[in-house]
Amino acid sequence: MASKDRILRLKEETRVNILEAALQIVKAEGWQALSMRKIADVIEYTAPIIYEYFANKEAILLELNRQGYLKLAKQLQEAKDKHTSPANQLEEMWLAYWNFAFANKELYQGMFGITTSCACKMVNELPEAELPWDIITGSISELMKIDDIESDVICTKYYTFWSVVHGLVSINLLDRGDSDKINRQVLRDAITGIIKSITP
Amino acid sequence: MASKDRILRLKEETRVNILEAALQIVKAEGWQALSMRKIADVIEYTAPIIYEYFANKEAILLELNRQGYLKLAKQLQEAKDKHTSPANQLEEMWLAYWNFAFANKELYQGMFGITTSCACKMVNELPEAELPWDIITGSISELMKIDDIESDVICTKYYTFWSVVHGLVSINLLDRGDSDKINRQVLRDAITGIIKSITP
DNA sequence: TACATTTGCTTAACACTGTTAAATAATCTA
DNA sequence: TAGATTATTTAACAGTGTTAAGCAAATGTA
Repeated sequence: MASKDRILRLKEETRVNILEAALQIVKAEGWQALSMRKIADVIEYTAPIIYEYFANKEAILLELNRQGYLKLAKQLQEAKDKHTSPANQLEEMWLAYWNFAFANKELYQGMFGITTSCACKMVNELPEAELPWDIITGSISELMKIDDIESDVICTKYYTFWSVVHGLVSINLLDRGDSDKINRQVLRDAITGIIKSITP
Repeated sequence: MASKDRILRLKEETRVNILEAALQIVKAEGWQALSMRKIADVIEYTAPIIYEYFANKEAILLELNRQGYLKLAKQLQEAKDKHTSPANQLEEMWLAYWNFAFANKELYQGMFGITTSCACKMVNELPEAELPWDIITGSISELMKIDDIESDVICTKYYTFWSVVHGLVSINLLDRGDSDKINRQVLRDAITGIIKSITP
């Protein structure tokens, strides 16, 4: 009778162990290094038993993402509860969002799909990756009347531009189809807004 | 003598063929479906000969990314050349950037690391993914004094916020280390800017 | 022309990957 | 203790990236 419960508790425990092992591997070696056999190694079983807890590898990733969303939601809620005015709430929440992303890098990457596969090496191995930077900062420096292209001010402004555009792009690339016109308008507004803010 | 040239030209040709085949597969089946044997199938060779043209699979990805950056740079330059005033140049360039991203989705994904691996299914399979949305739009609607949480205005504002923050986060997650303080300030400025713009 | 050498390409193999089916070991039930 | 159930493993399949060995055709040399 009660032994059934104990067994169920044990099963639940190894389910948790699997997820913890997976996250541990991802934190140590990155998403692309995660494999069923490695998880099995960590929890001291062989690979096939994992399939008694999860349908497949994808299901494990999905569950990790799910927990990520729950954790993020919790921290957002806590941030929100610190204030009563919506303006303060918003600032506090987005800062919490930012903090969550860096406190849980791997989780965030999984949730919002940021591959470090080749991207990290690109900065070192691909000089061409700096071409867009060169072209655009030229205009920024001219507009701001600052000669030093590599000055912090220009760098910061470039990143501001890029963040907005890249953010919009990547969101739209994921759940595509969402009325392109509206997002185009958002983009245009954001860009002209930033341009105005740096025009002397 | 001249036959050497012909052979060199042929070799260059299959090098190009390999890259084209790779891109073709990626466009048809996505990055994760790309394999050396599939490339070999398309160019009608066996897998090992690819290694006479590229050191490994990573090198193929890197070269595709390189070409992506060149193409993007070219289109940015063309956009820039349309105007003389830096303000107009900037607007035109960022629109060109946006257009490039959607005209070359797969390339852009490779260059800036956006995995569609689980992300596309998440919207359907993970209801938890909407929790952050719920929490944040609550404050936005209160601030804007609009009751309907799912109205287009609020949706748009949410995406504006998210784009800025997510863009900054993902950029910082890739080439981390770049002075966190500065980016924190950029974030704060951007957020308070948007908040001001939607405060009645 | 005949032999030797280089080149182009393929087959075979290794160590991995996710996943499934069959075989075995451990446990519970009667 | 014998039988049934459950837990776990081993073996296998098809796929991955990658390397080494082999073969066959083209080339260079005498």
